[in-house]
Amino acid sequence: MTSADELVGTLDRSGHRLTTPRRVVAGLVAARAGHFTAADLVGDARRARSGIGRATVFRTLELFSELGLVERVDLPNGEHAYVACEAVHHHHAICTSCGRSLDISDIGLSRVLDGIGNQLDFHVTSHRLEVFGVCAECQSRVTH
Amino acid sequence: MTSADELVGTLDRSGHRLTTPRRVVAGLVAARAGHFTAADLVGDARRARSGIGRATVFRTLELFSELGLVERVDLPNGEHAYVACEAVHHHHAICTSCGRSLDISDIGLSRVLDGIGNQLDFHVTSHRLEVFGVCAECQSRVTH
DNA sequence: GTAGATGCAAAACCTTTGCATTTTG
DNA sequence: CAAAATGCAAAGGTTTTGCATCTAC
Repeated sequence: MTSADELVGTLDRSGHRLTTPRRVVAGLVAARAGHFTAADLVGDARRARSGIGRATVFRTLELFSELGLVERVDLPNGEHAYVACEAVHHHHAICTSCGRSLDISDIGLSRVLDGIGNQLDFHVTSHRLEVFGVCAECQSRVTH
Repeated sequence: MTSADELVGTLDRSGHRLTTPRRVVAGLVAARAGHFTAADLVGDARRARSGIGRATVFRTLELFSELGLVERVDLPNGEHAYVACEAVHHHHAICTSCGRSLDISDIGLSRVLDGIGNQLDFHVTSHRLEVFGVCAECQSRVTH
């Protein structure tokens, strides 16, 4: 979970203006567990009567994404969604039952990517790994 | 590269009707190197005066995707695209310079995924790995 | 004071659907 | 012939943009 303060802090440190709408969006992102869509946040913003417009939500999400505070993921159903990230690069395991996302530490993926690069003589610049499944909690919930 | 015949053959074997529009779309997919968007194919179809509508392109692409003949990938810029696949599950290394995609054989990824499952007590049901970089050809082209 | 942000509404896109018509097996 | 597939046009969504106004620095 990323706190709103962390988001705002990074915003500040990277030389962007600390505006009220951005603080609010940061709060909404931090308040969300699991993944959410841009439309979800627009709804949150309306419900909170924050007066923040659709465009600002999109623009802020884009900014957060550039700063690596949020990652855009694509669900198996094709929906666009976002998840809050820690600053370091990592991946998410997304529970298809409750929508929560777990951070995956890099257990050997970089070695796999190196292998790919060597085998194909391909210079890897970036990658995206999305893992979908059922988290421990949801597994036990179903089992009962 | 997947040939149109392979696509059509799989279509047939899986009990779907072999219609002219599907043959045409298969041809367009096969003719494409690298990744392409639905809009690209719609354009190809129009240019070829094939009389095939947008809806059919989307429906056919969806069908091909279900059959694993094509995979939907999401480019770093957020664009939705497709690439032709071999029948077996694998991943693509997409060249950001020429757009071509290379198949990645599973060199150790399944072990990584197992590790994720065990470590987090997460039951992995599906995943998506997208690797972006520069292919050998483009590397040498730039070097010259 | 000025560059950067915002809101609004409209525009631009992309994808899906309903339905009458055509085609395949 | 019946079931499946198609084309068209319209609907449904999502994301982006232009522009006047406002605000952080």
